[in-house]
Amino acid sequence: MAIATPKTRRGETSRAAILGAALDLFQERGYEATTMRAIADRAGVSLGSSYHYFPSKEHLVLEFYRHTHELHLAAIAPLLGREKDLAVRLRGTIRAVVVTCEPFHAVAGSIFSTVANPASPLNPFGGAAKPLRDEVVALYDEVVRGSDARIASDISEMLPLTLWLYQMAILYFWIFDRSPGRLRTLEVIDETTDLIVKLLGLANLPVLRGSRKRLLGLIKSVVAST
Amino acid sequence: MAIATPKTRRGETSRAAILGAALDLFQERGYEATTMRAIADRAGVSLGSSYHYFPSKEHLVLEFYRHTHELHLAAIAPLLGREKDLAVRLRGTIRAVVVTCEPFHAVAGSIFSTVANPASPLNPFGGAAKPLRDEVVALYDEVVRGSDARIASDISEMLPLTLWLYQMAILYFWIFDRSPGRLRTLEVIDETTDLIVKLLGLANLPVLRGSRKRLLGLIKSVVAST
DNA sequence: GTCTATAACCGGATAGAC
DNA sequence: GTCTATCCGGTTATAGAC
Repeated sequence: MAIATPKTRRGETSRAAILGAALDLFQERGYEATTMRAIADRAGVSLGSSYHYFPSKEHLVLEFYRHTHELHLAAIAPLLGREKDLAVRLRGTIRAVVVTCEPFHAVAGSIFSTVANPASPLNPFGGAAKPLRDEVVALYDEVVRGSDARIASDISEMLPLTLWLYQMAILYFWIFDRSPGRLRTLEVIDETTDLIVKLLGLANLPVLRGSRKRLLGLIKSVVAST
Repeated sequence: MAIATPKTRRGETSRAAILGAALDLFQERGYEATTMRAIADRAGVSLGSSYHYFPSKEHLVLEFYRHTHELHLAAIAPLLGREKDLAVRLRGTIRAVVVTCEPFHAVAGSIFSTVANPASPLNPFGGAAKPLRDEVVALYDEVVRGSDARIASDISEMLPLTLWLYQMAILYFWIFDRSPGRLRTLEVIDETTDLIVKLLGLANLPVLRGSRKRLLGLIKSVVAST
């Protein structure tokens, strides 16, 4: 049920044409309004051929995600290379997510819902999405580790995964955001990243020790059970 | 685009038959495997008639939600009448949610995804779902207000809505839970409700004042923008 | 005006010939 | 690897029945 890898030169061309047509049409018309027939049409292949390369319409979305992830990586590389302050790194990284995804804002809603379905092969918590999920988590690991913030090991162990979750929450908010220039989302990002870094600093307070331990244990056990 | 209200005795019967058939079939076969044709069949009406009462398959889900909400209310009424401790009230209420929904566990995944779509008329943040959402939020208001916990007004103002969100998060976790008797979810509930109450107690600490204020402001502004 | 039914449309997915 | 033909199910159009 995975995405087929073409074996021939001709196959490579077809596959690329289908994917390209899909990405274009998703942006032009949205996910639901884009029919598999229209994708095949624009790619210059038959409907059946599209299904030879992509087992379902949803699988085209996974490629769509990978596409935006790569744009995102490219966008933040300079920042991560130069900046050491955690709050700035985090804010820049999350801001870049929504900026990168902006051209796909109209599509994002229906895609999100498709993907939120636990039965979907593309569910972010599921197996098919694991490679991409691991890449994103690794990115947040770099965001934290490349900073000059000193974070206790029990926290830093769970932090990248938690930040990945946080990124998804921001994206869900962004989907609903109808404000001009998506300013509301940017404000929320600034406020939350700042708050997160502040709370990381407070986590060492003796009064919070107990809650911190329990929260980390909880996150760990939740992650383990999926 | 709302759900039609029958005007005649006969219409009332048909509507009830369709809804009953749908609820049964959702439980027996799941949401996706239940076809509108099968629902109409079991209800003893034609396909066209079903659409006279429910504009779409999704709208049957809204009724499904209302159904479980009423079961939930009935289940916790005794507890809320007798108990004063906030942690116990909250734990009992959330536990009752997953216990009530247990018969629908298999269905819940696909339903959740349908409903997560911001374009869906049933999106919990959207207009069509508002009446039911308000009822659930009101329930959490009662959970808090009926307790002997003394909570600052800036917090208690946002708390019911936040607990509604928390309930949704628990439900999403529960959907993935494959443990016997759904024990994992119950453990997570016990741990999180306890943690929430503990943190509410800590919120008065001077060191946390700033973060508390910012967090509340954030929640309020997020809520206002939807 | 309210309800019911039949027939058709549309788009995702599949079968199977070449 | 590519195609055509077909299935299947949500939805709609519309004509008639109470």
